[in-house]
Amino acid sequence: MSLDREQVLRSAAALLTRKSTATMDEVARAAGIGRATLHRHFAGRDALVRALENLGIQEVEAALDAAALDEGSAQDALRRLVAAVEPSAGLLSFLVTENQLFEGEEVNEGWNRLDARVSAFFRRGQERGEFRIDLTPAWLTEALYGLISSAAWAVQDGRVASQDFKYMIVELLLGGARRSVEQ
Amino acid sequence: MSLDREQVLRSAAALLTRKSTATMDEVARAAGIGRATLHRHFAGRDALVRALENLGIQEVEAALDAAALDEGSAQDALRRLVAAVEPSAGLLSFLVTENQLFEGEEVNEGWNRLDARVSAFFRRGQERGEFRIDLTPAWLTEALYGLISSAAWAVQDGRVASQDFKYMIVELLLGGARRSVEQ
DNA sequence: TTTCGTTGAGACATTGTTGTCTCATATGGT
DNA sequence: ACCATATGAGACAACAATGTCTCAACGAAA
Repeated sequence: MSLDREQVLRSAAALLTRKSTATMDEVARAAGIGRATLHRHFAGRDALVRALENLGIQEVEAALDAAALDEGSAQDALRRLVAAVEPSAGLLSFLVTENQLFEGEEVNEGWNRLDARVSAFFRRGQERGEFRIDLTPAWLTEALYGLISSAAWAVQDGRVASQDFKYMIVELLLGGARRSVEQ
Repeated sequence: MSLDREQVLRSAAALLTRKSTATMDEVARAAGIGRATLHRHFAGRDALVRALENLGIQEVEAALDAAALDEGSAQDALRRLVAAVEPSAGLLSFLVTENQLFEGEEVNEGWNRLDARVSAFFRRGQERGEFRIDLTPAWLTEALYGLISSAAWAVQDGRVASQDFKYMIVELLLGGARRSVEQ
């Protein structure tokens, strides 16, 4: 009987990932429930988005945990991270765009936690001599988000094969486009 | 007397870059004109966005021309391109996001022209042996857009210094984050 | 000064979305 | 079988944004 809140959030995420302006009615129908029921479980659109925000943050944090960023080389850790975060890429992309709308309002502190962890990872990579030090950890973090979003859309629109998602992101982020003499 | 259409578009671009959901009223006030006047010159919000789309496409095409992508090394050409497109980065970011809302609808063919030119540039770079061939031109094009958007937002939010805009994008796109043995 | 065209301000109807409510129905537990 | 609870469908008001219209004021050119 009781509604599967998780499943509703999943389908909402899937829909809003494709069409970020979907109405509550569309979200409800996509979840196979009535609009009234959707409103009973999420006080309003804001509450729904906040719930999705928490879901997304939770997923990315789980990905960060699963990637075990401290083990082995930073490069391998980055590969594990991108692979682990791939299922959440669309949702992450939606949330990043959504967050750009909040002008000065208070943002979910979860984003700060994520930024701090990713940023710290890049900094450690720099300290270990694996990453360049002329690109700031903050920028590398932004770039990672940007590439994940771009790749998610490119895959969705069929411009990039979904199986290449991880490879394209990691290779570009690590090695760049330049054909260079490497180890 | 006659309204400066160009100046209105500029201020609309500046505002919508920061707040993509700004209303017609906000756009009008930002331009220092009345809402009625705004409506007299742009039939509606769609028309305004289309006009901004044309402006953005025109600016990026001008940047592509100015960058003279066929002259010298592909790497230097990319540096020129990013430098030339920097003033349009915010507008470009807004338009890219806006375009993601159009589900299957017909997109402005100008985007196809831009994509084709940028994509062809990366392909030539590959053929000249300057760029890796395991990253498709389509992906490199997407990645360039994504990094430009990310950088534009990062600068706007003060996470990246505006003077580092070009350097951050070009260095990451060309060389990646890995500290490698290079020429 | 007169005239013509443009503007700003505001009123107005329209539209789409949201949020609330009611009521009949269905489901699950007892 | 009974009851409590949750649901779906629909009605409803509230609200925000859009698009249209009118009218008075303004400025430039004759």
